[in-house]
Amino acid sequence: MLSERQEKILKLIITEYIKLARPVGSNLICKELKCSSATIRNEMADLEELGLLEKTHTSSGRIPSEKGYRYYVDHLMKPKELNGEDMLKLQIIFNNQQLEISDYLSESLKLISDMTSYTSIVLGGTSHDNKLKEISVVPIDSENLIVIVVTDKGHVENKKVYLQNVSLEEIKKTVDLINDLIVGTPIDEVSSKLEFEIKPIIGRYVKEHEMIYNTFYQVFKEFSNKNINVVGKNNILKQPEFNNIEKIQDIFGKLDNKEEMINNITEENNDINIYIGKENHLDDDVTVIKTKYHSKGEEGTIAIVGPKRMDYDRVVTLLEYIKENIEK
Amino acid sequence: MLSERQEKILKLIITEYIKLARPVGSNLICKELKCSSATIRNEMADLEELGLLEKTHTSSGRIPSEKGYRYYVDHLMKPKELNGEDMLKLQIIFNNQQLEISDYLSESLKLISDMTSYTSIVLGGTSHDNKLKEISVVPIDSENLIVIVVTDKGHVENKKVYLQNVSLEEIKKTVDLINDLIVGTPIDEVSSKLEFEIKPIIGRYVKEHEMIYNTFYQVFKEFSNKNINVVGKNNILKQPEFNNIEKIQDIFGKLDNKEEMINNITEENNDINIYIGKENHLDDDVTVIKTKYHSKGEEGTIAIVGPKRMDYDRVVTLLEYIKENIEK
DNA sequence: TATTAGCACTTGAGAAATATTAGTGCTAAT
DNA sequence: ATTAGCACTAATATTTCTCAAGTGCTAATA
Repeated sequence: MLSERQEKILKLIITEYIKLARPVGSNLICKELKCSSATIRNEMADLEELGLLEKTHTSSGRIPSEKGYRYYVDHLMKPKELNGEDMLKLQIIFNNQQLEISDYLSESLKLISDMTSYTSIVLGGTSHDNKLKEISVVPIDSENLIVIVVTDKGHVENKKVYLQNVSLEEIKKTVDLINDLIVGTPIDEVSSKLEFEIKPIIGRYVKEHEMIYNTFYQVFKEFSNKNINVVGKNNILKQPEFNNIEKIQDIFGKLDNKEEMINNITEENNDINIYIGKENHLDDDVTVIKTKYHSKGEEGTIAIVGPKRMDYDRVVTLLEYIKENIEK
Repeated sequence: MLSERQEKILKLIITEYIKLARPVGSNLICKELKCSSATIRNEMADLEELGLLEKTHTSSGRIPSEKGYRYYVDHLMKPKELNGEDMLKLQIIFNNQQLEISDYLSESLKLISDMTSYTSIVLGGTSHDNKLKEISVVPIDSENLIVIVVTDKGHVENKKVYLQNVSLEEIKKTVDLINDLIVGTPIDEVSSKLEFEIKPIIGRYVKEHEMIYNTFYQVFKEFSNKNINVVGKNNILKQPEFNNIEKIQDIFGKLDNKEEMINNITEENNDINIYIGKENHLDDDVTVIKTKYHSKGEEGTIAIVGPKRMDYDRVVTLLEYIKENIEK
């Protein structure tokens, strides 16, 4: 258990380090607390002993360790009011009645990225929530047509397909069958329903059924039911901790890898969750703050990625505010 | 006019510099040509006088100037055969009969980016070529519906809109009117046709016409008829000339600016065009090699962006090959 | 017992001194 | 026209030195 003074010191070191990005020495601290630098040094040595602080070299000031940040976010950080200016800018977005959820999310997170110089991520709803609403086809010319799939959440996916020697009539028959029989099926189950319920029927009634079946099967298989949106990636270039090219290559590579990101970022917990350094699966040098959101049956994850030396209070408050506004 | 030997020297310096990325000295050259380094030095001084070469400092070897590169691509570079391995990989993509043009383009340019470590760009067709093919709506719930717009090239755009207190019937009436009256109109003229041909009619026959009209007007206004796809942006991080963060911020910023890119990259000429340094509108430190493609009435631009010290022969050959395959 | 003044010590960062190296241009000889 | 030879230049790397910022430890103090 830390003494009150130790907590004060730890907190000061962390907030100073977040501000200035360089090791904090005992002199700076002793100006804030009423005691000598020697006392602070003793305390700092103890805090280092406990694994909460680190040195960059023998005679440097202290920087927080991951454990130190963890202690800070768990015990020392107190919920802050959203700063007036930030709130005002966000309100402008949320006051617009016209937008759909994905727009509120991407616009507000774009704003957060701009304000904080961190990177933000919106991860769209999971497949099981999307049910097939309607499928339609638009012929483009004699051999090409567009297949359009709409889900009950309003997600639309389309694909141009090439079908030679197949009459439009037969295709329309199939479309009608699909619309009659499997509308309402969760998207991730459509493929199998298609195989076991539609295939046998069109096998009897539809000419060229093999080709048509394959086409639709393909369309649904490719239906990407998770979608990811990374905003403000270039902000990473502004952070002093990421000032070498290899590190940037590394992180950009990870952020661009959709599948990995979906696996690593998806959050199942409704709180604002903080993953510091090794605690996240993205990169040891970053912190990820994220939360799951629900809105009109749609759900997904919003996340902010920044250096471990991140403005935790501000980001948490901002995310809370967005979550709150999105969910009502 | 350059002498034969001068051309040989210039060519050698450029190809060596492209390979090694550091200034080329007279010793390296005189191993290739049968004469002493002093002779080469005299020639090099002349070439510098002519503005074809530069020095990085008084006693450094030479690097090509932009004018030097220009002379190289105009006079010294001779058309090369596509290297067997490159061709094989590209063939795999083009042998696939199933894809649509945009897929061939994005896949082959992705491959080129991987092979060359440059960045590539596909710029989709211009608006005037896209004509309205069909518009349809899918209601999601009582207040939300999806508007889907399909063009004759098979481009699909959709938007979720919020319409309170408007009956679906009235909306369908409007959709039918649009499909009857303005199908076939180039997308960039739809807005005005909507205003002058549709608005007056629905004003008479449709209830809530104000709201409905505005909705559709909005949808078409937002229809993005040019689309841009930047592939392999992270490759820029691999180029030694872009090894400082500010430069990277700068270039990434430009590449992310859709509108600026569309303006700067769109190519109207059917040849393979090379824009070195100041010749392009993107950045003084890069070369852009690009060409316009046509395929089944669709047209657009494909471009490769790399350092001025780019492997010109290879990129030109690759682009020619892709253009050829796309256009048949 | 907790705090503090004092001091020796460590390290990184920056500046200045130095050597090395890869190149040049110019001159004079071939 | 070509080339050997040499003085010269600038970047780069290495070393040395100084400075500032900080530490840990000891002994004195409240």
